[in-house]
Amino acid sequence: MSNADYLVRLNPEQRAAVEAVDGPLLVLAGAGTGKTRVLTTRFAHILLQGKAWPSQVLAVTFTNKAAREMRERVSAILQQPAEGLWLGTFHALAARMLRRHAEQVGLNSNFTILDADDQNRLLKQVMEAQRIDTKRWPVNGLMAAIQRWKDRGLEPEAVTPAEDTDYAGGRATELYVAYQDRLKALNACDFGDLLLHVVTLLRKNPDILADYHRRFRYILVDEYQDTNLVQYYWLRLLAQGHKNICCVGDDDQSIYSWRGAEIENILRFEKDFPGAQIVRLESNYRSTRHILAAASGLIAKNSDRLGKTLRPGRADADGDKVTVVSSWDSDEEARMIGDRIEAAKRDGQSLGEIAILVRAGFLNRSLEERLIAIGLPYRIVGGARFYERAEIRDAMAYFRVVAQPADDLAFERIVNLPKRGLGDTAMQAMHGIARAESIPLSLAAARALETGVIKQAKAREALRELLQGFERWRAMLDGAGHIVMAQTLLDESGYAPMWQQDKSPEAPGRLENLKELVSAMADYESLAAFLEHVALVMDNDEAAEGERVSLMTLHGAKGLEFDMVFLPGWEEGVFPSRRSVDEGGDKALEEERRLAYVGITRARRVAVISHAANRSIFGNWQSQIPSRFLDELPPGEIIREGNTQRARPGPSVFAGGGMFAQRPRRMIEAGAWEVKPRAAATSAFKVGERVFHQKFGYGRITAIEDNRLDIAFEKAGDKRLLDSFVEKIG
DNA sequence: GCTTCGGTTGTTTTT
DNA sequence: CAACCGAAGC
Repeated sequence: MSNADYLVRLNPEQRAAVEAVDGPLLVLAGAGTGKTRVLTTRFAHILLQGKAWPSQVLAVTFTNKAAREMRERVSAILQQPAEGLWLGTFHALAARMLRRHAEQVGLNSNFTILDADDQNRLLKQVMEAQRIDTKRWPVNGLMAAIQRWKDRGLEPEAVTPAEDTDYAGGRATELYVAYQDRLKALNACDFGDLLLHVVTLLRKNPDILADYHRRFRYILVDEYQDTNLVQYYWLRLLAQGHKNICCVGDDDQSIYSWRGAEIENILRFEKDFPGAQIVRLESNYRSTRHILAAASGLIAKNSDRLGKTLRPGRADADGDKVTVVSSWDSDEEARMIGDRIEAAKRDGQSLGEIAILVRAGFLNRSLEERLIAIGLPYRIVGGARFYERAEIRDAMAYFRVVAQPADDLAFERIVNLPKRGLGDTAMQAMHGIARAESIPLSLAAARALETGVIKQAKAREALRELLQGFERWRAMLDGAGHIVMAQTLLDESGYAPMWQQDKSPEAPGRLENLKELVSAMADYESLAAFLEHVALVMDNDEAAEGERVSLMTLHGAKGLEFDMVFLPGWEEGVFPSRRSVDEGGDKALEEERRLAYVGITRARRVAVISHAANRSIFGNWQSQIPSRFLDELPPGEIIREGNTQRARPGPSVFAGGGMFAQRPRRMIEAGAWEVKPRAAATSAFKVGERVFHQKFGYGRITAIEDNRLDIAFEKAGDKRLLDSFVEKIG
């Protein structure tokens, strides 16, 4: 494509959104209407029209993935790599600004960015120092409150007493102050601080703000419905300069209010930015007609919305109605889904284009079991992220201490990992010295060796060796470079050997991850650059190896699309989630409904919604009422299947009502999707053999029936699996 | 200083 | 039914 015809490929509404470059613009982009295309084309258009240099455009996304994608697509239109851009996530861009002016908020520009785990541990220490009973007042509760305050741009002094009554007898603000003080003392920031500090410094320093005004002629914002208040303040401050701000979003897909997102930001756009234009993108190129109509009908039940109508934009928009399936219990539901996937596969459907989207992770269990049993390859998307894994965080803690001897949290994490005989008493001693002399822990550790407060010779020796190690590794940074340093450190510290000696099934994977971490370092010129990358940018963009069904949460599915989508668990209490509705009332219910809308609109061709009459939740069987969202689907767009005439599970015959002590017995005949006998095959395994399974680890075969094996796993207990899922241990 | 036992507590989680 | 955490035992 020559870059002259990039505009021709747009429909009229998309083109309007691209060409209205001057003044504030809100693009309301329904699901599947080409939002990303508009954003990237607009970016390229601004550059190609000579309106601004690449460095004069600020482009903000929520995820690294979205940022990466935008960069690639802009480059494609420009037909050259897009360099020197201010394009990234809110947090990455804020961190970049903050490092330039850190001293304005009392930080040094090489500040550390703490992750959620560090934040929690730090806050806990602060609370313990203030003699708060963390049993009665959970750390998480205060952490959440502090984060909400930060999301709203509130420094401790801005928190009103009225907002601080129900935690630890009104001491939350005081603890917030103490927490912020500790962060500053550590020269550290949590995620919320990145935005909060930047907003504070821009407000306090009009000259710095004016500088950014001069720089940023155009501002582009993706997923505007998900912004919180600080992010909004930040954008508004920066947009005051040229007033060329373009926000793209969909109020119907706002599903992160519990993370501080304010749907009001998008609802209020015209008031915030006077003279704003609004363009609606309503032609949907993704889904078939019935799927669109079902989703539209459902979302129309919400009242807090700007209103859009999705129109089929595809020539082949006909297709099947949305299927709603009723099952007796979660196992039957899982079986139904498995069978339909197998049938689709036989018809040539690619498994990579099939997704099962659930409200919460626990719903995965029965689905996963079923997929394993029938041998369908699947992957769980959005499990533990790479950088959240223990081994990665441990290794990172080592690296952080190398880079910043003052990083107490990191030092504490690894000082006794692997076990070096440094327990509570030794740590107490070090903390005492650190506090008394106001020095970092790693220095206090050296002092503790001199003064001999650590009594045990073994512990002393181990600590001395560790500290000497850090000296060496720091020296290696300048000489051999960070990659060699990392390898040497992991080996000499005993951390990698610790996993080599570990015989648990996950140990090899952890070592693999460590290798991956070190090889990822090669792309960065310094340790500091790498640490920043891991803190802010590293996401799990797992290579989508092979054809697999995707299992993920509805939240995780936002922005994705699949040919075929299964939506199980549409039951009151599960979806809509009882806890959400209890806490957030009608607003939360509307958010749940938006989540349902997001789910349905992921499907291109086939959407199958299901609910089960009985489900085991936290270990006990409960009878489930079908979700109210099922009744809200337009009847003309759906087909009901399964045992629809089955009486709703009314009041239970068991005491307690609705709760079954044990699994309820099936009271009706089995549904149409009973397990079909599978092709018999003689197994290559023998009873008593030792085997390995991806998920369950090591085990021993106790019985064989055709190609099904009964295996006693060392960790996971007894399971029955297809032989193709385990391997022999030679 | 390290293990094990018992009690508690359960969504969603872009950075 | 888990997984996780804190307190008691070894």
